[in-house]
Amino acid sequence: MTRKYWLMKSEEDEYSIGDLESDGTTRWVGVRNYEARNLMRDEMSPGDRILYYHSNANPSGVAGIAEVASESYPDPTQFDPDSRYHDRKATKEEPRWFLVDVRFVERFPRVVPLSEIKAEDRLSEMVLVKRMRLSVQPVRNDEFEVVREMAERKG
DNA sequence: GCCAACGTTGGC
DNA sequence: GCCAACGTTGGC
Repeated sequence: MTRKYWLMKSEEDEYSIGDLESDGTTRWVGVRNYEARNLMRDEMSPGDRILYYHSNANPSGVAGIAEVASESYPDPTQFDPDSRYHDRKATKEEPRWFLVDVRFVERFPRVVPLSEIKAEDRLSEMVLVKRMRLSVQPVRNDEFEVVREMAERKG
């Protein structure tokens, strides 16, 4: 099996890596962007590794590692009228939004801030650096390893 | 809290 | 199918 690598963003005060550590596994609810959905629905497999990124944080950056813990399935919040993620155009017969379960793997000894990622030559092609506003994105194997190394070093 | 970037919606 | 208006993301 060839493991793939991803980066997933979560607002730190919404659902942090500490929350994931407590929960062990969580449903990645609420993604409402088609490109991000397609990656979860079509490309992710259990065991794939995830850089866990804190957005809207001080500083924003990669806080640890998680892994894909399920096949994709419809996001149940799209059917729930009381949910902030409700989508009135989604039906159970034709769901619009898919997700995967995500499992905690490790918390980095320090957050690798976005500023350092932007400054690192070997990460200049990262989707995180080149594109804004994509909360689920592919990461290359070598990029994953570089970020992990940076977490072990001092800033 | 501001606001630029940019994805989505919906009128035509 | 274009594109203006709108809403959201997310750094700062």
